[in-house]
Amino acid sequence: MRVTIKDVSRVAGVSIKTVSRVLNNEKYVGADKRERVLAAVAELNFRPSTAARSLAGKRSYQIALICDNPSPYYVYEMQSGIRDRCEQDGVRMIAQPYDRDSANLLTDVENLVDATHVDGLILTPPVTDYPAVLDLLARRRVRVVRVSPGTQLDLTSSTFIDNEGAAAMMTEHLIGLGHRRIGFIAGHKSYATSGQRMSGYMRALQAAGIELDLGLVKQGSYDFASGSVAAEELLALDRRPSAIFASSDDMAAGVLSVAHRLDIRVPDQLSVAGFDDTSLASYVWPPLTTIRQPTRRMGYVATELLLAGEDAPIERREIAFEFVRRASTGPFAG
Amino acid sequence: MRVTIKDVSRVAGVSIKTVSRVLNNEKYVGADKRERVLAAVAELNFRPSTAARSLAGKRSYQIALICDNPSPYYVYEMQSGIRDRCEQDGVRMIAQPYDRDSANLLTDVENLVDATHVDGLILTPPVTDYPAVLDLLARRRVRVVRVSPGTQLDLTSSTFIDNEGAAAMMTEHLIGLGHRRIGFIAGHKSYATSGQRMSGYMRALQAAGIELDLGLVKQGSYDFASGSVAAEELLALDRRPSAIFASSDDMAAGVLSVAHRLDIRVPDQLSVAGFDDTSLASYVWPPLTTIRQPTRRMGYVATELLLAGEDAPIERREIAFEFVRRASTGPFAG
DNA sequence: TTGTACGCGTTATCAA
DNA sequence: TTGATAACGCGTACAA
Repeated sequence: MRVTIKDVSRVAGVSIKTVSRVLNNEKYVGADKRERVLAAVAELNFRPSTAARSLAGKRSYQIALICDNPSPYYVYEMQSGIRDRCEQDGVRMIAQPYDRDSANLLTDVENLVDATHVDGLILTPPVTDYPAVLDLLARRRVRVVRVSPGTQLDLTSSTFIDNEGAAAMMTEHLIGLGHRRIGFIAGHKSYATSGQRMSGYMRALQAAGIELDLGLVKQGSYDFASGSVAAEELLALDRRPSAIFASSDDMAAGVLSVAHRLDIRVPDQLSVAGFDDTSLASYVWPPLTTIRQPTRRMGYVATELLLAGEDAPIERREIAFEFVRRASTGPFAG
Repeated sequence: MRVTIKDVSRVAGVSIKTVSRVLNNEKYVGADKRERVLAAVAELNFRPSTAARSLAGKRSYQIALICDNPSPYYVYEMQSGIRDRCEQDGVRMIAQPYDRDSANLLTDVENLVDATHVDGLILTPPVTDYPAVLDLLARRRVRVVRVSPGTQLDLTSSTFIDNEGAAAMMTEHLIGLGHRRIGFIAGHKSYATSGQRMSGYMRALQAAGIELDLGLVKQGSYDFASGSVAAEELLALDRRPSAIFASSDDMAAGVLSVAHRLDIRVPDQLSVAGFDDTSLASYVWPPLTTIRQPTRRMGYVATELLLAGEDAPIERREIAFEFVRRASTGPFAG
């Protein structure tokens, strides 16, 4: 048999409503009664039914993560951050799968919202910028916090890192080592972060008076395989780059493996830099300089913003990234 | 405003109960009425409230995954498999974090069960074998399916691979290549799979008449770092092994990186074999022979068993693993 | 500061 | 084969 508020109220010798008040930390409860209620709750091991709460009240104590990032590390870190924060508030996380290209995406999200009454949603790239989804959620007045959005920045609260600044810093670093021909591998097209990172690369080149050579820029898609392919092309050039900056560490790993196969020594003959620093790659190849994206923290803060409540102001929270230089990164290194 | 069954019933011109019947695929509904209800549901875009359903009925349409595996790949694959199957039944997955060593684990799980009314739980190692948790869930009559259990196999339904057989096969493979001194790196102590894999290693040695040398067996904990440490020790031996079999691919990656640093060529001077085949390692180092554990499928099938319902018989479902030989694995290779 | 009565949206019971 | 009506366990509105 399930223990209900009724049972608690009987044991504590107070009304149902008083128990409810204690549970929800409302004002106007006598210290003595509060005491008795708490004791009864502990004694009976009472835990309120989420279903009943969300049916009767305004909150469901559930939030959902809409995430279809192809990188397991990213997903794992994001979920971990979210759950860390959820735990503090006794909220549960529903992990909602979706198919990036699914025609059902809208239906799925609407389904989720209606069926679960979630208190809010966290969106990650690339869905974080899908206009149709944003529209839908705005219409339905669902609280949303977005991670790394690229458009409509003032629409909802969000967390982000300065992708452009970080990429510029990395590029400057490479330039500082003496590199002039720096290859760049862009991320997945549908991620706003890809463009931001590439902007940083271009900005730094320009600031250093280095002409942008589009032959040194390749399209990738954030994963190992695309990094390998891009590296093949870059390293087969007549005048091959002396450094390659990949927009993700998985792609950087691809670069390193190709370099290894071609007997190009890293970092002596080729500097390699990456972004994200979450996968095994960084352990495996120490001579890889990366920008570490604090994915877990982004999830944590996003959750915090989400749980802040209905009328909390829209806030854009920037999370600090970390520049991780594990070893010398090139032939020009001091 | 939320669309309710009431609205549907009004539009369809039938009673609330009839709508409910159609929704739940119950018998005794006239074809014409069913038709009208379905039309009304589509027209109004009606989606039943999970909260109300779980409050009134016996099902909550939610299951939870209790998972604290340190490998992001494992977690990701497991979740993906579960969600794939959930989607078919319109069920949601709650991803429940837990701290392996937490004193609160029991409380957390009980909390989850009481608060969410989940229809069932999926347990992965190491919690899949925690007696206290199993006891609790049995007492509470919660439906449970376990992944890779090591004890009390008949207590609940479960999915598993033949870890012992796979490890034996891999060891035989190495022996077949001519190796006699084969190092072994065991997995995390609290995982039953660790022992199973080690048994397979020992069985194969014995079958081949090779004496077990405990100096060649090191304790690991499934992750990259522990693999590196173990490899350091194994490769520093006076008579170092000509092959190393690591119980996970992350550990195998550690072995490979150490070998690389020590200028020991793989596979020419050292054969390396791994288990799991989920991480980046296999992409990065082709000369790594592995057992591929179909984690996603294990999650999928576990979910299927879970959703089979209250009175479904207890079933142990074995999932086939895959032997992945990417390249020659040693100096003795034909 | 406390308690009563009602409603949330669905399934279950039982009568028609 | 259908439909009233009573739960389910909690928050809300309002009265005391």
